[in-house]
Amino acid sequence: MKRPTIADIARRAGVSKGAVSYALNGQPGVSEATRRRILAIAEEIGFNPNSAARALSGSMSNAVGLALCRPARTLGMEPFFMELISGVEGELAARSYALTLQVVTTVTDEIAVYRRWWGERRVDGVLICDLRVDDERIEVLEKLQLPAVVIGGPDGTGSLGNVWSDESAALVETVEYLAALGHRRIARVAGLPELRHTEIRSQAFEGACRRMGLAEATTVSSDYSGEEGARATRRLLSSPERPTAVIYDNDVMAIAGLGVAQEMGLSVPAELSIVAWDDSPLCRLVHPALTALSRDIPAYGALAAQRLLGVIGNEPPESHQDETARLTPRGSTAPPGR
Amino acid sequence: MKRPTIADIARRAGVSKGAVSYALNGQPGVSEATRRRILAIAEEIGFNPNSAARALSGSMSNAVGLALCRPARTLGMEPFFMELISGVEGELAARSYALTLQVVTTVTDEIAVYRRWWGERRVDGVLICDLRVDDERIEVLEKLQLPAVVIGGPDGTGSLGNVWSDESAALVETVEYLAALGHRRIARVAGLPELRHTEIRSQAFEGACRRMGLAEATTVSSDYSGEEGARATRRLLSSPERPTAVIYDNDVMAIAGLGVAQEMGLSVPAELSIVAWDDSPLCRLVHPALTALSRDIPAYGALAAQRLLGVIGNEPPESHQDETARLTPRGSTAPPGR
DNA sequence: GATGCTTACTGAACCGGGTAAGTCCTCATA
DNA sequence: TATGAGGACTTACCCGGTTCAGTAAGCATC
Repeated sequence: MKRPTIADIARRAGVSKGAVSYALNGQPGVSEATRRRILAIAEEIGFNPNSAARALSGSMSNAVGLALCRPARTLGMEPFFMELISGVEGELAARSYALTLQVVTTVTDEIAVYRRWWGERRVDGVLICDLRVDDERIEVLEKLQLPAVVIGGPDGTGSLGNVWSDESAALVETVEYLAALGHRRIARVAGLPELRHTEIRSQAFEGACRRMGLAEATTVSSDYSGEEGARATRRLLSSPERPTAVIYDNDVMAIAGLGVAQEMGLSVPAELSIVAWDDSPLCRLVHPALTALSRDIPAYGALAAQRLLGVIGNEPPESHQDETARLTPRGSTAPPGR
Repeated sequence: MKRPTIADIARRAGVSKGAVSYALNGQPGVSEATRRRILAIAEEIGFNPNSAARALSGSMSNAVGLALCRPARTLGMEPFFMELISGVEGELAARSYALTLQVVTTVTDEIAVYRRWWGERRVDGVLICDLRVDDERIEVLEKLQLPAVVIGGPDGTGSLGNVWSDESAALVETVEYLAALGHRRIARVAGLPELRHTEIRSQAFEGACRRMGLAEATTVSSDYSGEEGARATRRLLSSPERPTAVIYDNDVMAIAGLGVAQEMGLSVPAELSIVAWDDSPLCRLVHPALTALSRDIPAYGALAAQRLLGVIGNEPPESHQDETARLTPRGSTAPPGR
């Protein structure tokens, strides 16, 4: 099946290629009558402009890149990314932009992907996930002048635009809530320490515990996987002075933690309170349902995509704050027993 | 920062554009010495061929499309798709193919996306998920002659290649296992009835129950979401002759079912056995860990991608059988109580 | 030394759009 | 009636690769 081109339309309409191009793009240079005729023909024969030809002359690919740097194992588990992607995608589809996805395993590979995309002009811009503490990616992208928006921040994003959420405030709210319930020994199972938002949360956590006069804030590092979350939980619950409440940096680890508590015969929430960061539907499915820090992740992704399209359209990069996660109390938190 | 082109290389090497093209693509027509000189220059200035230009002349975009037709809500939850994507991606990245992703909400939209991709030549081929009972997509893709591989089957895929797994055998094995444990009333919470694999499983389920002389096989339809899984479970467990074992068509619904059982005060596995289809790490995290039908989903995706690249490379379409899901018994299945 | 055959290139067309510059009309105005 | 302005197009070239049809040089053969 031969794909129609503007030359085909031009022939049928009895005009030149140039006229067809003007007509299709809403440019001046053709009469209203001709424009309508051309549009009707295009519609009739099901014309779609060849994206390669358009990219070649217009130097825009109408595609946006997303490189995810996580092992396939944890990637599959985390509802976060899939929700983020669906939000990003919704925004892009509305402007008929495509999303190009690549899964990588190291930051070095990720940077290589950006360089390649840039060289190939395969994408007009990229979204950066998982902002790191000293993030080499920022400088590379600045140097390449590849439009980019960082999902994270607000600091450490260089001259790039970003969207962020106040993680610090959300964590403080959580600690205050647990303290108000009467908890004195609160622990936290954190995500990858090299990620900037882990650091932000850790500082907020320690600060809040200190201010509230709680026992020293125990933070255990992990990698967001259920296995690691379970292991960290076992360690915490086996210590002589075991915590009465644990905050998990994602929902998967929180669910794993709940499983461990049940396996160790601790009743939740009577003997252990659990709070999950990121509230996927999973949190509502387990029993008891998990108290969680909820926010609209598809909307977060949509905002990022929107900002990226802005930067691609030469708007100045901005730092855009998204809503702060709301603490949604459910059955997994209660005053500590005894 | 100006991107280097083959013209830049040609100038520096003192040869024509054509010679550079031959050299870079390993074509005959240049001497070994010249080829090496050209490759060295390309390497030095960090040359990447413009993908649009290449697509325009070579009529290959080096991209593969995947349109996912699920509401964003359930998409985020299902580890299946993310694992599938990471497998697909791994295979594509190895041949430096890009993956273009689009999330749609209806089959009509999905078909429109294929037509657009085809018209725009944005992708060289597509992967089709969630094969339906009377699947309009098949005919459209055959007519467009857009290379495609169906993930599912083995029937109903028309002339398109496909990869599939013997769902029937896996389900029969599960029913036999539960029957051997002593269960007589087994129910099933199924996925969307319009999907072909749901139908296959339903037939296999009824057949197996009949052959084993079990009580009539109750199947409740659902949509793979946790909410629906929970609702279906409540209904099943509230019936006077409640089942002693339930098979769920995905892991999310199984976890929801476990939550409902706990909420209704039924102990798992003593009073209710649970089996999950698709064994994401989630199944191991909850307590008790769920007996599940496991298979390597990234490998399944990789196989599909590999077959698609084959079809794109003009190999004849094949029907390729992947491994059958293995029943992995864990703590959620046991002989029925009493 | 004319003929043929390789080898190693060059030049130009081509893919399918976008767009600046030029042409031809028509109509209003001096 | 000449002049100018604007509208409606056409022409021609550009983007950056690929590829086909030359072409010139080198070598062997008779």
